[in-house]
Parts: sequence; structure tokens; C-alpha cells
Amino acid sequence: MHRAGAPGLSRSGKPPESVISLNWSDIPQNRLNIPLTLTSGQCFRWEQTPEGEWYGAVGNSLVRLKPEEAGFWWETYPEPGRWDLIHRYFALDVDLEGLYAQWRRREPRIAPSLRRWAGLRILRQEAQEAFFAFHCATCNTVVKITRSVRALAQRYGEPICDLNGKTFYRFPDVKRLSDASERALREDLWGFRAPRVIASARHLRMQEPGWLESLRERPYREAHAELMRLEGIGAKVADCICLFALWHDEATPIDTHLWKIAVELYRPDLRGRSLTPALYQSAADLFRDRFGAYAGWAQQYLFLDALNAGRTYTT
DNA sequence: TTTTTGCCTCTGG
DNA sequence: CCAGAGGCAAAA
Repeated sequence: MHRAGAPGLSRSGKPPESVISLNWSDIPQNRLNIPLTLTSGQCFRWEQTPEGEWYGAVGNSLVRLKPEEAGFWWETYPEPGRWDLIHRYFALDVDLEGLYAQWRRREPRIAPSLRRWAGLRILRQEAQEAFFAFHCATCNTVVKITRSVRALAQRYGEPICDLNGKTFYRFPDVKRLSDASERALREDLWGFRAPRVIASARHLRMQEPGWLESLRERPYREAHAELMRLEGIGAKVADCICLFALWHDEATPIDTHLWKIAVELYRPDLRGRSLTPALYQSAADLFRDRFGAYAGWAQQYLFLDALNAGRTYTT
């Protein structure tokens, strides 16, 4: 497992004027590609400035990042120097190179994707934000999910702090969402997903506090089954929540793209078949057999191939 | 078990 | 203008 040396606080050389107050981490882009990771469709609230800086809410903090090839500048607000936040959010304890080697042994055909998307990571996101954001993913586009999630945060979220004349918001808590109006959510483009968000918020509110986070400690299969009991959460959204909100790295969401890839790579006999619950299960198990405990991470590389054919991302 | 259909709304053919 | 978008659930 990789460890960031002195916890990201070391300074290298002379920082440019604009980043004079930022901290430096020497984790290079091929072990953490920030722009790629933040635009890979797993999170929806980061904003990039024309200067190439990234601003995003992580829990009740605002994180500011300026990536470079050899590492990245960073700061947190309002409490500065929270390297622990960044280390966890980007799952920097996970050894990417080791995963690549393991995956290539098991499935050599993944090699081009690993080159194309080198440094892509699965984020350790706040449970509730990812839980609700992926309610929005059913039959939707990343562009529209982004608009919907941001609108929701501005409408019902508590402000974190102001920076450069802009206010950044927390993701709304369950109480606010359970009292939200369906009409407001529909104005924010949630469409037929709006009542599902409110229903899920009410469900969470009826559980013990911390119930959602407690699913992180349960085995993946149990967490997945628990989520599927909620109205409006099927196998695919449950897997997105398991992977992105609950940090179950073996969860492999099978969307329409991954289904085609599974058919192409392993089951040409199923070409043209629709994705039934039984076939969903077998496809997901297939990827888990192939890629192991971090199959969800491998899935994200294959997903990006389909989502963004032709795009490569170095800085 | 599987396929079909409706559901919000935007975008690319 | 239509089909499809990181689906889901109800119905047959």
C-alpha cells in the first residue's frame, strides 16, 4: 500500500505566486489523476476555474486543488491543512499500480484502458451525497445529473463558506430532503426521480442515525440487499451506492455500457438480450471473478471507455 | 424468467 | 422529430 510521505505537507521548490499559500503533495498524476477522477461520473459538484483549480465540497469542508504533473497543490476551508480529508477522499491508501498488475494478469484486454485512464481512482464520498446523487442516474446523462445535484445542494444545503465571492454548500441533510417539495425537485430537473428522493429521505429518517454509514461495516451482499428494499432503488443504483457511498470496492454497477462490454468480452451468446435481474447478477459476478476485490475500480475504467470514447486525459 | 411499457427532460442523429 | 440517456417497477 502506498503511503504519502510527510503527509502531503512538504513543499517542493518555489511555488508560483498564485498558489503561495497552498500545500504541496508529491503524488504524481499517474497515481492520482485529479481532473480525470473528478469528471468520471462518480461525483457531480466539483467546479474547475479557468486557472485549472478545482473547488468542491467534501462533507462540511471546501477543498481546493491545483493539479500538476508531478503532484498537486491543495488547501481546505474553513479549517486549513486537513490532509486527512484529502487522503481519505481520494483513497490514497489504495495501491493503484498493484491493482493494474493484478488486473492485467487476469484480463490482458484491459491494458489499453489502464493506459488511457491512468491515475483514475474511486472516491470515498460522503454517504448521503452519493446515495441521493445516484437516485438521479436512472436513464439520465452526466450533464443533467450534475445540474440536478448542484441545484439540490443550493436549494436545501447549508453554506460551508464563501470563496472568491462564491458560496459553497453542503449536501442537504435527510431532514431537509424528507420535507422537500416534489415540485421544487422537478424544477431542478429530477423529473420522475423526484418522489423517489423524498421517499428515500423519509426512509433514512426513520432509521437510526448513521444507518446508511453502518452499511459500510456490513458485507457487500448484505448492504446491497438492504438498499434494494427501498422504493426506486434497483440492482444498478444499489451497486452505485455500494461502490461510491459505502466504499464496497467489489460492487460493480452494470449499466447499459458495462452490459454491452460484458457481452462482448465474455458472453457473445447473450448479444441483444435485455438486462434482467438474473443476467445483471451473472454479469456482475463475472466481473468480480475476473477482477477480484477491487472489481468496482476496474469497472470504472471500462465504463469510461464507453462513456467517453476517444477522449484521453493527461492534465 | 423474460419482455414490455411509462416515466421527466435534454441532446445528438 | 425521434431515440437514447450510467433504470425502476408493474404487468403480462
